[in-house]
Amino acid sequence: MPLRFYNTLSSRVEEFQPLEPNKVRMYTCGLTVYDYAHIGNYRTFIFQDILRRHLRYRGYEVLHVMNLTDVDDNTIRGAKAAGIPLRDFTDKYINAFEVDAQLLNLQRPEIVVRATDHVDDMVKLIQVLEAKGFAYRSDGSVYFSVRDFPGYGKLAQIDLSGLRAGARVDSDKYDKTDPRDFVLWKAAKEDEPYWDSPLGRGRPGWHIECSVMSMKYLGETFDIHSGGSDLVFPHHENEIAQSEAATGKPFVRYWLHGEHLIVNGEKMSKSLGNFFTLRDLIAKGHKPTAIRYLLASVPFRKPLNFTFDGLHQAQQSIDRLRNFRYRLTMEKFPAGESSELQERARAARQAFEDALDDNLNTAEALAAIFDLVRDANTAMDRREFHDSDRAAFLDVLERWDRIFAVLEDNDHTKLLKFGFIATVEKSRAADAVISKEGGSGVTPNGYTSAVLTEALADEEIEKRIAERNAARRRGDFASADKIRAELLAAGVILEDTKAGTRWKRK
RNA sequence: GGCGCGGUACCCAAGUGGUAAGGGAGAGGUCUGCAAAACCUUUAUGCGUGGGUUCGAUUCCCACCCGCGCCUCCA
Repeated sequence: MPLRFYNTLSSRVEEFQPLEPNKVRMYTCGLTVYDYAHIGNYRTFIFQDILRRHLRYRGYEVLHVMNLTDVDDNTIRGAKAAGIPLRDFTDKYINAFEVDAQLLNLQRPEIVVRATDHVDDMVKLIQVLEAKGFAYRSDGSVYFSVRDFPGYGKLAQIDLSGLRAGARVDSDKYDKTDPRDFVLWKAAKEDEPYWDSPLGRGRPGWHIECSVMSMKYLGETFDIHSGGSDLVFPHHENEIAQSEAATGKPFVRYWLHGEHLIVNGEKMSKSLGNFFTLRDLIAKGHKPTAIRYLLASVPFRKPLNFTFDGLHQAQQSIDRLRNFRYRLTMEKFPAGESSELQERARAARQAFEDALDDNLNTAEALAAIFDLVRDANTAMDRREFHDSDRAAFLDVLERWDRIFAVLEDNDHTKLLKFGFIATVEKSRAADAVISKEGGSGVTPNGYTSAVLTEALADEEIEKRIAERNAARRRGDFASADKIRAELLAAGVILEDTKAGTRWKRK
């Protein structure tokens, strides 16, 4: 089945055909780096990650550019409040974002760009717009003249006249001749960062950066542009206006917009204050892969209501998949193979691939893999699963996980690596550092101590399991059960299988 | 007010003009020293409400109700 996506520009699902065969150029709107990202932001990034992973799975070479907005009102305000240079301030949140991205298994885009590294390019594009009569100056700023760009509103399907009566108009104090116009270059203000340019001393408006950086790396017309649905208007509408006015060519062929994460019936957002950051959830004991699973499990065009119950359900689902993979890998099966099961594996692969081809229907792709899990487990219990069936099933799982990326149980390792948790000894050492710093609560890794929890080291766990198994062999089940209970209390779950005792962290 | 999205079982959620995927949770059973995991059985005559089209609608059309988003910085 052909790959197809819902394109905001046409309001319908369209077959996907890149400009250049086998190659996809895509741009995604990243973060404004003035604070830790919340999981609503990550819902969109995970959708985009699944998009790029599926494109690659389908054999496309993907050239993916993501921007980071590191100059705007919020970043300027934050840097000022912190009393540090803008660049230092935004660096902090870019670093935090990169840690989060690794925890969530987000593939790094081929190109990640910062707005402040492209100011010269933005100035040049604004000059082109001026030369072509799409821009005008006012009070040291430069504006885009919407009335001069036919087709404005085609993405958001905004009726221009609707913007007048009763509409809340831009509260910005800059002077525009038409309320619909938007700023390309903002005149420098007292006490704010600025760039000297032929346009005067100032800084770029928000929308221009995405036009400039996307076209610089992807060309004047490229395949996919995506972001959260809140960016449709005005951000992406304005990008189209700027880019197409400057080049006279179509800007983007497929616009993909992700729906929002909802909390208690409302959009999760900074301004409403109803948000969780990734580290908030980690501090509550939740695992990044469970968060990834939850955020990936609902197709991107549907609002997703975030609840802790949902997060728990996600963890349970991952555990089921991992338990299956463990069994598939470790259990002994009779020699030979079953053509029926081989066919079953083939069908499951087909089903999940078709689901993703269909506008990234992740819910259906999940159903496909769970169907397979149940059927395979049933066959195993009936002794109908054979040794040579193993590879086919592992192959389907591995392929499925190239997209979902949740099967690897490496949360613990990563959380240790980034200092969110520590082994008992290291945790005490970190506490000592924190108290020496006068209770600032920041570890050498830069994370607050509230996030640190203690964990048993692997060797300690294995030692206790050996003790328990010795007790079991003696028939001393009381001692064995005591050890199991103690480990459970420390967050370690034991399972006795035919292949020996297996353990995993809760 | 304009534009858009959505209302499916206890919870999350897919889906189709022909009689409701999947996950979680609950109940009963099998297996196990006991657990855990796994398996089996079971939980929507029903898909917001009312009309209409049709042999047949949850799926198409109309109206209405409810929730949310965007229209202002925002993933």
